[in-house]
Amino acid sequence: MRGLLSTCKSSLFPKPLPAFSTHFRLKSNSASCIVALSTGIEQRNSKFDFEHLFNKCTKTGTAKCLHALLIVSGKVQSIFIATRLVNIYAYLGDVLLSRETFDQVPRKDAYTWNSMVSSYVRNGCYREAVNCVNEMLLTSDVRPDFYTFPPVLKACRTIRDGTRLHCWVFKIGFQWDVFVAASLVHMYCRFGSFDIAHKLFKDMPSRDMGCWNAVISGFCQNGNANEALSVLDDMRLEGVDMDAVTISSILPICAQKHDLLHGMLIHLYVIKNGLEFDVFVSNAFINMYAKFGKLEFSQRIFDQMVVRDLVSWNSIIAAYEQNDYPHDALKFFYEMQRNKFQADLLTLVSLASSIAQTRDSLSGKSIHGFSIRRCWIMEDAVIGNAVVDMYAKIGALDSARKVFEELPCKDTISWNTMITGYTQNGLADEAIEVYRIMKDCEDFTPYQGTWVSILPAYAHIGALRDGMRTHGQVLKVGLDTDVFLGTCLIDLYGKCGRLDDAMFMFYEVPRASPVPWNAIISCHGLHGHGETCMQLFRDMLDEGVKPDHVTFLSLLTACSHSGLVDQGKWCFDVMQHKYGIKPTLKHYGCMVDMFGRAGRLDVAYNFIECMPLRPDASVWGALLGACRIHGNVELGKKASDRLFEVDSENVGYYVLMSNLYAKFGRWERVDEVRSLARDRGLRKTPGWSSIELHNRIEVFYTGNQTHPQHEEIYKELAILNAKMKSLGYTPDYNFVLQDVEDDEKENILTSHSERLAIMYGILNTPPRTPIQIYKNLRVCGDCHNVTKFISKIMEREIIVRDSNRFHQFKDGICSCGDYW
DNA sequence: TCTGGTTGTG
Repeated sequence: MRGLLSTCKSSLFPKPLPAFSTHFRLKSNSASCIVALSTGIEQRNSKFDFEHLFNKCTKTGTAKCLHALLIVSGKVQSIFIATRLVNIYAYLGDVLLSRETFDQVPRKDAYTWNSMVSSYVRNGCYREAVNCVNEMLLTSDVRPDFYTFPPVLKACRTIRDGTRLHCWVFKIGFQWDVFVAASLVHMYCRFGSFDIAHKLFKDMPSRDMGCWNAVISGFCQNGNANEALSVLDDMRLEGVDMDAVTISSILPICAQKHDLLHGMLIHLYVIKNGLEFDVFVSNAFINMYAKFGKLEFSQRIFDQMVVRDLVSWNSIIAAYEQNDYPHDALKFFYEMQRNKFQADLLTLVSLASSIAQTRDSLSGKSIHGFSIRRCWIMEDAVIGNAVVDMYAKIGALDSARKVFEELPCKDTISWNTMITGYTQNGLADEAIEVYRIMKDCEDFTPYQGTWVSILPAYAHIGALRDGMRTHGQVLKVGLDTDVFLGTCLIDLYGKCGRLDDAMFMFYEVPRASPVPWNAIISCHGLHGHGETCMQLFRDMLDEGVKPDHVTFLSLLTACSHSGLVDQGKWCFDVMQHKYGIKPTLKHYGCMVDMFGRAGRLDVAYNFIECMPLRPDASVWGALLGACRIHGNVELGKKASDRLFEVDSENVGYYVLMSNLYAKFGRWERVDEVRSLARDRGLRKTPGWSSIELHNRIEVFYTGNQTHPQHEEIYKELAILNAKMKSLGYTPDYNFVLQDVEDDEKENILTSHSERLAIMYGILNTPPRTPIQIYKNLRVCGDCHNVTKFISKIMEREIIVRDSNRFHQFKDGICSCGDYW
């Protein structure tokens, strides 16, 4: 074969191309293919005969063989055959070889030029396609024909540059060719230039199915659902029936408009008209039903498909992933591989999101590696963003940040993903830092999604002023009724102690979905207003809003914090029997917490024993927390033993257990628990409190002695201590976890971070100004008591938000009624 | 050799 090639001296290839010598290391089956091809060439003469041979070239190597044989036999001199080779290389994805072959054709005709243009378009080289047409129009004397413009207009809509070509079309007089006109209309729809599209469409002398579909799909793909539906109505009024193309265009609109009924009616139409075997239609139905959460329908359609393509597999994988069944999504991925389908970029995006849900870090790394090997992460922001999100959800924030930093094509969503990643892992400072960097970048402007990412970070650390500034920006662009932003703002104001503002926001946003209801219920729960939560729940039902599992989580938490045990039990019952929501471990945790706080430790314990799910750390942790409050060492020991079986890494639980022992002065046990934690390499999270003053957030750690005002703060606290004692305060040493003398215990209590922050606030604000602080852990019982005294003595309203809830102190009384 | 169709991240 090499000999054959080296003797080849055709006008197409004056000397053998290097590609030939490298690619002609043939395998034995390829060799037999060559023999078959060469025999075929000898026997064939008409261009129809050659089509059969061309169709056999499904691999680049085989195409090159055929190419070489055509050169040798001299048949490549035919323009038709040479041009057909341009097409074959295009079909095989080798646009460079396609161009090389094109350049070698001595007398190009319109078919040759059109084939080259199509080759570029087929391979995504849109700019090159437009340049190629310009080259044809300006440098050759070949006149474009009806085939020239449709593919290049397809390229134009992607690079958003089609006016010049439209002028050419007009000049040459192809404006009213059905294909060309449809392509133009579709292009203008995609540009959002609806007026031009409408005018062109209206002026068309004749409209075929393709024209109607071009305009409908153009509107659909531009996200303009109403226009698309209105054209669809016109089409049906003119007595034109929908075909498979119309249906696969319109189905995504049904999902977008939350119109399941319309989607199902179309399904009936499809069955009636025998269109259900169209792969595009089936795929579109899988996607639509998945978006409505109707997985069983998606699955049924997938099962009934006779022919499935890659999109079908991607769709069913995404369907399970989007409906929170990551393991099923992965199952379908393996199934897809068994069916010999190669994963593409979109498969990987769904897989990354599935792995994010399963939190399997090993699989996460392999997904990341795969996307690097295929260079997808270098070329596409979506897969990069999915990987950043995946690492963040797994909790590997360093990896997430590294991938984010190295993303060559970042978009706004990349930034939002990184910010959300930090926020959801409780790293508000890092989130705010990334947000700041983003604002400094000229290429990116924060908008809805970014604010949705950053507002929870502000809420988390109680940065009300920054949050309000963001609210201002939201108002400025008129997004204040956006349900996502509105919910974030409800959460922000609620968590910053501004319940009135939270309620104001709540009444501003659309309330048809349970999400804003959940936010406002949860805010009231945080403040211990359990009865208000129950009232809001009744209002929600009156307005016909269907509660979801988060609604019940918020309600149960609220009941737990307010001691509303009976209402909590009612909610738990209604959730399952009226709304068919299966309780998750979180719901069980809330119930245990509720019984436990109310002192019904035995009920809580029995409740755990009867759970149908295996209790996790949060469930046992709730029981342990209750044992700590009510001083039940025996049950506490039982809970902590079970707790450390399921989670031995969370330092908070060791602290809880050692607190419980310390309360009873069982110091040897305290040491035991502490050394256990130490042996496992765990460190107690240092307690800190923050306060926002004059646009600055000051952070105080327990025992802080480095603050510029620390001497003054401690001096004032000592004076205050004396005043409190005269009003009946006795320090509760139960909250001191060290076995030291009483004097020292008192000093330890006085240096708790929340007191330092409160005193700093008092010293630096005018009298009667309310003080608001945030504490990263739970406020201890003694500090709670002391804050009541401070609010009375200093005549200040003091709002303390800790990791658990809100405490509002006024005139020596706490809003929680000391139930917390 | 051509148009109009389905799947993606926060």
